Amino acid sequence: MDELPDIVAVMVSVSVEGPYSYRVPYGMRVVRGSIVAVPLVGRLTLGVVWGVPKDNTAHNRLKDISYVYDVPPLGEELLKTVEWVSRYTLAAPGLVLRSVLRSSEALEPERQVVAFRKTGQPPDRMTPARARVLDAVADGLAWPKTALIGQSGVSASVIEGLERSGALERLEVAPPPLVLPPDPDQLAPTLSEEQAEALRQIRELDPHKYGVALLDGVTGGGKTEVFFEAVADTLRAGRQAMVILPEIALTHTFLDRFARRFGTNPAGWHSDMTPAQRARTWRAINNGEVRALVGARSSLFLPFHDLGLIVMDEEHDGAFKQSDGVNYHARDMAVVRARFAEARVILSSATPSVESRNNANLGRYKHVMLTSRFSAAAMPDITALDMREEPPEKGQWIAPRLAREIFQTLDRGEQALLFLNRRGYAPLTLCKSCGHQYQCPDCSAWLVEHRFRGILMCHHCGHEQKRPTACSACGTLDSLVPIGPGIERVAEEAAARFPDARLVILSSDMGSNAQLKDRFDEIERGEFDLIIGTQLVAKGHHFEKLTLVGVLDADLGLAHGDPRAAEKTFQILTQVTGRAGRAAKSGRAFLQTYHPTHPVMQAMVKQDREAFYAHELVVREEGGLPPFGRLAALIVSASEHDEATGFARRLLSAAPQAEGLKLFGPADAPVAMVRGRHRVRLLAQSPKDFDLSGYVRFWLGSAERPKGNLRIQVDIDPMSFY
DNA sequence: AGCACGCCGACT
DNA sequence: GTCGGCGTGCTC
Repeated sequence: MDELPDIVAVMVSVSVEGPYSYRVPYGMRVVRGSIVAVPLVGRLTLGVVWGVPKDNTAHNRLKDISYVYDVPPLGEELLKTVEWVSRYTLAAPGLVLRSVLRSSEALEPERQVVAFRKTGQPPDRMTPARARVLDAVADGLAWPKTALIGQSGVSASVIEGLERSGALERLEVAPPPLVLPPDPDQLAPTLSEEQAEALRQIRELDPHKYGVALLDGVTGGGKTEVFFEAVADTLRAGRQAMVILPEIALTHTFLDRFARRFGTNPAGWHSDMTPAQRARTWRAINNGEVRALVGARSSLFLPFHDLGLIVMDEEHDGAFKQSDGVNYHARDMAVVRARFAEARVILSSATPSVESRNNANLGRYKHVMLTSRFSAAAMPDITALDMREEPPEKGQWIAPRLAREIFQTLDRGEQALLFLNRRGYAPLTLCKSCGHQYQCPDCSAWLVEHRFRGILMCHHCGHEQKRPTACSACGTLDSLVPIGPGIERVAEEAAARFPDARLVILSSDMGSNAQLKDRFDEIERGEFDLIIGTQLVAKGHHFEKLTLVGVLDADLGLAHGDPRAAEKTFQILTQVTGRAGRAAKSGRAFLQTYHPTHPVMQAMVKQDREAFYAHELVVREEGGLPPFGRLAALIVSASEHDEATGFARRLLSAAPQAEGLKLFGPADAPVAMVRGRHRVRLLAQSPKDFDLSGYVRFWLGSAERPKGNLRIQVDIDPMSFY
């Protein structure tokens, strides 16, 4: 590696604009990528050696690097990715680096674990528990304490007692490996002809070169088997592979499938790992022990050194866009990292993003299609139910025709699913006496009634209050009426109309992950007939006996002035209708809509996804919207509305002119107040080939700095206009 | 991200 | 008079 001078640039993991210079003390050896501790305002801070200082001006109080961690330096490709993400999102590079160095324990030398070995000396006394322990250690090997406890089923005190009596000796050993190497040839599946063809196309991408494949296949088409074979190829080529899933899909089911295919569990990376697990995993990735990983989007910042494949499963998923801290889209970042790492990417989805479809159309991505369902079942038959012509009765939300279909389905002993993407009982509560509407005190949002819990709550900030018995504005007793349906209310209606059905409600606020998993298992076993759920039921799970899906408000999501509204609606409708009839039985789905002629509804009914993409691409191109143009949102917020608006106006008038660039605003953001802060939005729209990040950086750099409690949040490629 | 510095309200 | 509230700015 290149010799660095005795003054180097160090990127500290704090929010600063660029690297700082530090002296390398005599005898210390660092290279670009070395992880170091440096003094910063009297404290030690983690940092990474970035290279030769750019500003040659000798700093007058240069400090020494305190020490170098004894771990492999970060790879060039990861450093480049950090720089790219920082440049693109306008987040400080040090903050982006923080996502890489998230586990500081991982940098310390690996802790030895306590183990016990037999001495051959008999214990002072013998008990049944002691006998079991001695039986286990009869092999003469050193047993890690936890393993010994697990093997013999005794408590730690028995082992310690044996140690005191001299029958066992304590020693320290290296911990067992985190994971075993996955075996690419453990259980190669038999692929259908179509899957084999898809794999053949993916194999045209060199595992040692950058390349992207869009694996575009219907739900149940067997995409996972195909990309698992690409993982196997990557392992055979001696490179590392990772599969990124939306957090919610990171279930045991997926890990079990991996384990069956590769003979061992993959390493995992997700939000509810303990710090110790995190540290071990990070270290094992950085030293190359981990060959394959399954994780959430933050896995993209892990210190792999020879990444050969990144799979983004459900690549269209909105959850891949991070919206707090560093604003990046995991799919874009995967592609960028793969480019720097000379790795392949597989973007997998049944409803690809319009961006990815466009890239496939342009030949930037290889378009690999899986058009038939794996089992014999056909795609469900989809009907748009025109709510203007056959509306539900007053106070009900299930249209008569859908209700008849539910009866018939239940009669046949099959399951039906009612989908409504709205938690709670009613999205709005008002007083029928004075008209008072219950609003969140800190957000411009209605309070949603949650009847089970007897509360009104804000879905933006979590504020909750007890549902009052008298109107808090006029004092009238029992005057509050719920307006509109949430799933609790639909469940109430369903229980009244289908009294014999065993009914279950599923939404993210209905219990812990474990409780939800139990519910899913019960549904799988056929213990419920009628399932009422939110978004949660649209993903992943398939239920053998489910043959009817009713979408109670298919238009939800089409309303807002959001450029991706049609796409998101198409994706969720495809997912949820795809739940119907996955086994031998064919399924049916009904979409309750006020816009049956809308292109999204038409594409759904005609099962013509290509028509949807073709239409949506035309709409985007005409509007200069992504992927044909770029957008950047600037949200200016302050505790006073006028302050935010005034600043946004001054910002706008200070905006530099640029060819093809259009600016809009300031306008109140659709959610105009969140957590007590008023939000005003500016929007920049540019042609595709314009460096919009660079423009916004220059703009903000030359404009007035926000003072007081003013904040500017920059969102490049906003996914919604919330 | 921390942490010190600095300028306005209720206390011993 | 002072203790301390947290807004503001800096860190090689």
